[in-house]
Amino acid sequence: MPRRIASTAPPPRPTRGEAIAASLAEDIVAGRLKPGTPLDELGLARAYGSSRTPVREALRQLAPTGLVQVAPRRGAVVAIPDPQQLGEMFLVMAELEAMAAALAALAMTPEQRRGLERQHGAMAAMVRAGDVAAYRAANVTFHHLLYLGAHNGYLGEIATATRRRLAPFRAAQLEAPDRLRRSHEEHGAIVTAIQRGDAAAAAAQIRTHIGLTERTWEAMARALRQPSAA
Amino acid sequence: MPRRIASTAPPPRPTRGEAIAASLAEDIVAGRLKPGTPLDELGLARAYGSSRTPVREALRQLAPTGLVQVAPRRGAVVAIPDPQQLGEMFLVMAELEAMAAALAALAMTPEQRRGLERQHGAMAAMVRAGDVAAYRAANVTFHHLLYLGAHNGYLGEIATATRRRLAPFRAAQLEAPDRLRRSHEEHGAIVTAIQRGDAAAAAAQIRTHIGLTERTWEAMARALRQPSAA
DNA sequence: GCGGGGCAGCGTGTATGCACGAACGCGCAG
DNA sequence: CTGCGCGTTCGTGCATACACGCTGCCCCGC
Repeated sequence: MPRRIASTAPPPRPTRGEAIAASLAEDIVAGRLKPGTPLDELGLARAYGSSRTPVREALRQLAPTGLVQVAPRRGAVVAIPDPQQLGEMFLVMAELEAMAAALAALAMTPEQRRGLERQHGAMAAMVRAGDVAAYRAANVTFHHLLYLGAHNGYLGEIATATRRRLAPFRAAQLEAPDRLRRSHEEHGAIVTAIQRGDAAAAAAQIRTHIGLTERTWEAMARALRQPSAA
Repeated sequence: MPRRIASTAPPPRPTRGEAIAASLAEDIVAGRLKPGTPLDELGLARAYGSSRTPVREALRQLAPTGLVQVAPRRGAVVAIPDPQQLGEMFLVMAELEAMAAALAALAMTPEQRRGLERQHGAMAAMVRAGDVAAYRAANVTFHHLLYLGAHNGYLGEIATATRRRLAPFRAAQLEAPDRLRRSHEEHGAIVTAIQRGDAAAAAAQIRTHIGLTERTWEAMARALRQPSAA
């Protein structure tokens, strides 16, 4: 391979700004930084033991990810979750994942299929143990395997970005023990469809998994038609 | 509307970094800056009559859009078009537009439907006149109307970003006069499906319009399955 | 008592200086 | 003649300094 520069992955020694950006992103995704929290450049600089410059780079780097909102000359705050936009993002994410599953059903290599099966099996144990934290982490891996199986790096990029941006608002989603079991069942249906090479079924199953069926989609669309009623 | 901060649009007086970013982006999209061109910070600073700082901000701002690639400690260059990734992006864009068309078919307001129809009609004149430049500009507007009609700002965001990122490589696509006419015909089919409220048909038509039918999709996927043959 | 204008404090936008790291070319050894 | 090691040079990463714009408060006028 002739040395390919990944568009979002500079693997070499991260610069200080990137380190700060990663740290901030993790804090936001994990919910340690609550929406609306002002991100003072000088304060953050002191906190990270650096000057304002890397902090500024970090904030400007985080802005396009949607995790922070920056207003020119007015500073940056942890992104505030506009409920409408949140719904929009869920809808888009469902379709992105559906596309990934469809592609994976067609394009996954035998090794990747085995890997997916293995991951799914490992998650069964976590369900039995009721280990939500482990399942949550494994769930991320599971969906990443789908992206890899789709053999579409760009799709993986935006899907991952969307998923991450929604992460803070899905934190409690798996808390209910029954939801854990159902999630795993849905994964099973997805895996089955993919192994069968049935792209349409895989897409349909994952739409269900995200929790937005065709019906709710249309309902949302219809509701959006008269926003004047708000 | 209770003052919503757009995630990528700071409308107030743009800062110098943003101005430079916009200028660079335009130069790249228009093809005036060719892929691989090194973007020297100091040189750009002199060219824009500012210091390195705003230039740095501009470059870091452009990096996530994919128009430039920056390697830590090694500088930035105008993004190089990896053919495989290009194909991936076309595929994703087709699906994003399909989704937008489907949503638009369901959710467009009567006013928006009239606006779409009007835009389509105006473009007919450009086809007759063979005015490629005008058609290209109107085409962007046409697709933006679709995004607006979908009532999904997030979808519009990433679709616009993808479209812009592909723009430099579609420059000559409409040059053939026949392509102009066919493009307009395809638009007609899309508009018809949308006006009928037929989401599935609208999606299918726009997939055709982007030039990637279900068949080529599967073919690409199949081809991707054996990347070892490269 | 209440609303509007000015003032002060603060934080960001921009400029500049310094130091580390990387790319390039030369000279030397094999 | 070719391959390798080293020094030089360029450019980026980070720190610091300065100035403008914004925000909130206080005071004054009505």
